[in-house]
Amino acid sequence: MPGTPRQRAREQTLDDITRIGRRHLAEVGAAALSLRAVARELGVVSSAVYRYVANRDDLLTLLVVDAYTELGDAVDAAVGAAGPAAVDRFTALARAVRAWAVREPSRWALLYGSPVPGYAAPAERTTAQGIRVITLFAHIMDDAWRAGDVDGAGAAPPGLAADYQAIRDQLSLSVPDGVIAATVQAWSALFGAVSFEVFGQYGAATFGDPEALFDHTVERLAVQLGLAAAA
Amino acid sequence: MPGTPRQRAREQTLDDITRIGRRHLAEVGAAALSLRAVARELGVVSSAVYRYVANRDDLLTLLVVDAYTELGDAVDAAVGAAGPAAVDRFTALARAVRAWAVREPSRWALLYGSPVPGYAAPAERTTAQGIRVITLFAHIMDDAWRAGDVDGAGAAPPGLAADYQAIRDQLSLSVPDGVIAATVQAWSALFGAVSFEVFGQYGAATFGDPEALFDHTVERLAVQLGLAAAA
DNA sequence: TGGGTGATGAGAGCACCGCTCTCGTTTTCC
DNA sequence: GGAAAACGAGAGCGGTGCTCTCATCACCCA
Repeated sequence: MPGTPRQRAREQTLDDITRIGRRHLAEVGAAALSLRAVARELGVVSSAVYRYVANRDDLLTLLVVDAYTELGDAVDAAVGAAGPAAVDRFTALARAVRAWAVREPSRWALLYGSPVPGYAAPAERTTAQGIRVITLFAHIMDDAWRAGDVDGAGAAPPGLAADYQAIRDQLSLSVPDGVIAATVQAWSALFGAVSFEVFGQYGAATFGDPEALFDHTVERLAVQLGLAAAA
Repeated sequence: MPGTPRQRAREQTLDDITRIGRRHLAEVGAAALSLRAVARELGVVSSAVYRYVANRDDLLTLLVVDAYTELGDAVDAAVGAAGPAAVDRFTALARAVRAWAVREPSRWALLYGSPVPGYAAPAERTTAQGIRVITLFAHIMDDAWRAGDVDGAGAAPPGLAADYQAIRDQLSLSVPDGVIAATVQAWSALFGAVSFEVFGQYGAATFGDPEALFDHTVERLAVQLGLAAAA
């Protein structure tokens, strides 16, 4: 039991705030998340919460990091349990992302939906957890490339070569531009598909089996990434 | 000048409310949109606004329809000005969507971002405008199919055949399941790419020329749709 | 061991929000 | 011309984020 009792109590209270905030977030969404409601449930007057959290945005940041961490853990576990083939690892990653998003729509919205107006998550506190999934995805592609399991890369816009090089440096990758370009596109396509389903944006077109629709999208993305042959 | 003076004044006031709300929405976002602030700018006490708008959600619905209409008009104009080839029409549609989203990020977020908690846009008032872009996209693909300009369709998950048939019926299409499946996927990928850019969700990876990145995505989508040959 | 110090929580209060109700006034319609 | 409907102002309710003050309590060090 490290630290003084007061320090431990402080951490306990911060954990309680995060836990209550997480539940409220899941129930009412980010925009309606109320610091006073959290205080009420904590059994404390609202001003007391400000001893632990600078303001409402700070609480949101806490929950953003919390959500990124949980999503990252879920994806790590799923990919770790998948087979060694790149296509299997990619499929496991995509399905884990979707499963978490469907299970936690409000938290998915907090991470990948429209930004809360006037609130920008401070990069220095969120990026560490926020880049876990894309980093894992990039390394799945990088491993596949070095193993010769990914088909020849497609073209990449030459004007973005410097940006691709920055990505390669930052993530210690060895894949060529074409693979990075394909990965970036698959990345946004994957998250678009998940958000479309979670946010109910397919409009009047309802799909009886959204999981089958998603799996089909993942199959096509695997082909486009050069990880699998066309069916 | 049809209608009584009072009726015309009412429509004028409703237009003013929409116009002011549109500006506030662009400036502070949907979650922070305040009916009282609109009333202040209108030069009227807050309760007076309730003579024209049932509640805050009703004002949001007004702005949703307004945004869908403007987006639909912009896309229609762009596609109308494009050449007859399907790939050109699709490219024009995609670029027009992105251009509008970049120009109007808050309104894009209102339409395609995370739903405002507790608010679901009433379908009977929004779908008419909301389905314009996807309808146009579907008909571009349908025209291309009937003209023989789209390559053989890929596979489609058989479990979704009924859903594809419903879409075909609703939009009066003649394309096979594979083309519908590809269109749906391109649709969500397109909106994922736009949202990633507008919401700044590429993370640490910044792109110096986001338009070039988007154009490359559109080129790849055109290939995947069978509208163009691989570069 | 005891006192100074800093952390803590309660409470009051400010400005804002959505929304409701009442009450004169004005316009419309029969 | 009078009844009815529409309208805008105003007061008010309960909620929000956030600040400030004040009493209390635990901690640390002389």
